[in-house]
Amino acid sequence: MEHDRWVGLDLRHLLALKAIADEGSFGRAADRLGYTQSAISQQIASLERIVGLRLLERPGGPRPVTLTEAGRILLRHAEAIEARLLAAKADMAALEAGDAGRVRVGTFQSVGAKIIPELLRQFAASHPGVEVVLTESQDEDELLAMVERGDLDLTFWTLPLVGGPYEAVELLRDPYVLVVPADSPLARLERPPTLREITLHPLVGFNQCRAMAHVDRQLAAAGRTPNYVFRSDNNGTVQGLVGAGVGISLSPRLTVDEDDPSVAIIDLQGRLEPRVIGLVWHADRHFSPAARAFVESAVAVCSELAEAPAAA
Amino acid sequence: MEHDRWVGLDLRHLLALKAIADEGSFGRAADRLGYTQSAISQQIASLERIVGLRLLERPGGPRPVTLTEAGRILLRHAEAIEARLLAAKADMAALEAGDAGRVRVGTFQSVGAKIIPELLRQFAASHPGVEVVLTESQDEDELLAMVERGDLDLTFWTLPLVGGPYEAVELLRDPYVLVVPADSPLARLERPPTLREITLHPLVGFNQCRAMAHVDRQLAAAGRTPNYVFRSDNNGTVQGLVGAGVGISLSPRLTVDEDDPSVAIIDLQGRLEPRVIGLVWHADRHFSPAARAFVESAVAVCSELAEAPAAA
DNA sequence: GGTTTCCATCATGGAACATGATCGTTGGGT
DNA sequence: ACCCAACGATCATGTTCCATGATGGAAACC
Repeated sequence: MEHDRWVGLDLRHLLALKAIADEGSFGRAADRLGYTQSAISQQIASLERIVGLRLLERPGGPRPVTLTEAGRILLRHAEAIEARLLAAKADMAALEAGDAGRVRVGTFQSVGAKIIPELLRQFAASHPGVEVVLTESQDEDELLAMVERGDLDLTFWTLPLVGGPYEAVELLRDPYVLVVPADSPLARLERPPTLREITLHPLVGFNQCRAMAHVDRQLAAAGRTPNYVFRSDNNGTVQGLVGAGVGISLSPRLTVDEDDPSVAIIDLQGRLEPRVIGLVWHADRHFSPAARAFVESAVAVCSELAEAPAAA
Repeated sequence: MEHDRWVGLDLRHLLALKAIADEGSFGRAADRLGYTQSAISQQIASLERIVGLRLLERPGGPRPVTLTEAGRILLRHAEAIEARLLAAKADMAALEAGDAGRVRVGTFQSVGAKIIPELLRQFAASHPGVEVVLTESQDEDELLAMVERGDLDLTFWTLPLVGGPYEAVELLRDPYVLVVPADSPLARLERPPTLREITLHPLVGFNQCRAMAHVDRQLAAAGRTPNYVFRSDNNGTVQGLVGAGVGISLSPRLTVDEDDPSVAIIDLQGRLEPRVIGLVWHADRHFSPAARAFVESAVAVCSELAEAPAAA
């Protein structure tokens, strides 16, 4: 391959293109990047000279700059390169911080209660040199954003995966159960109640939680509109409210306390699709041995959990 | 995100890292890239200053330079970025050449005979503005290399796909048939002959062809060693040799001339896995509307072909 | 037609870079 | 033990490239 003009290409060129595409103006792009308008103008001129094609359409006057066909195509590559560069930066930062023996993992409440303790116990025993840093959040999307930024190496996640530069592994399927007051007539049925029977009762649920959205989506698809009388972010609160007779609750099995005598737990036997819990990581980032080991441990622990789902 | 020292990163830095990793020496890397050793040394120093980590282990003396852990990780990102950059370059070159209405497609003989004519006819009729440039090669790997370099937009390919930055779509499954002389006793059997019965006869086959390798692999897996008495690159030659009684042939159905009275064609009815023909393209490159249309036409034509496989 | 909002262009000062020479280090050959 | 070859780091230097600030020209809005 010839040593052509492409070696003169600079990252600033690509960042400038992206900034202009976002802002629609050389001047605003310059402000955002901390350059002068003249500098941006020259950078783009240089970039166009390198690729040999006009990348931006300057209509003149106060009208916004638009991308040409070539500009759009190049911009997609530029964004991919920038993303890869950010991944590299995150990897270097992790290495600089001495992360060879550290895994930063994102969790959320319903996974924290049952999976994490056993997983950490086994992982610590089998990998004593690895430090695990947990970050718990109410908002799964925030966890994913942290993975994207490189602030986390892994995060638990309710599958399926949304689009993005991610890879995932499925850990376990967690079926939904119906939690009712211990003296509820629903608890004495021979068969699991139908969705219709369930939605006739007032419901207690969670806030802003992907598992709950999953339930609501399925109810809506079945033509049922749930009647929520209370929402909380805390599993114990939800279960306490059910025990107190405020309502009933559709909860993932892993989130319920099966030893609570004030409630009865009813297997829905497939009336609702189970939620699928997995681990997600950034596809472009370096997969450290410590992270790999953590994923393997998680898979092992969860397959144990799945085989003995209702251990007292 | 802060405007940190990473904006000073230059592609030459990454290319230098890659060159050193390949060559094991600053000096040879400098030669390859057309710089002086001093320049390379300073580039690496600058790169290490940017990332804040030592990337190369210099043992001193004539021993080769090796990558550190950080260097290895960064190198993988650098290679991904370089690959993406090459894809961008290919896209720009294609655009510069006025490829908006052009598709460059790689083919090989066995696909050229039956699929291509009907496909081109239909495609030309439905997309009159698009020019199709065909490149035929005996060697499928060469076609794939051309896709990788950006010399082709699409290529036919015998699936499964090997590793690499490719995407593919399956077009059709082409079963193998046994081609025997018209007066062969094999042609009078009630059932298709077994692999054992086949390999007792001398075989005529193709040279360096993935479809043939596919057959040999399956025969080997079944513990049969084929006895090739002749190989040719030309379908007509192979079939002519069979007709002349030189041997029998295992050929994909699409490659045989069913009107040849000197041979009989025997359906193997699943004794061999069919070869799968698909279209492959570069995952990172821009997918032009013309290329997309070509893929769609190919899928349509091939599904017609699959439904009427033995049209006289 | 004046005004505003753009981008392109120009000359200039400064930073970054490649060069060529030199030095320190290491390992192998004699 | 010695010398030599191979190698990377460093230094001073000349050049190239880039960002700056000011100016000019084009298009739309009032």
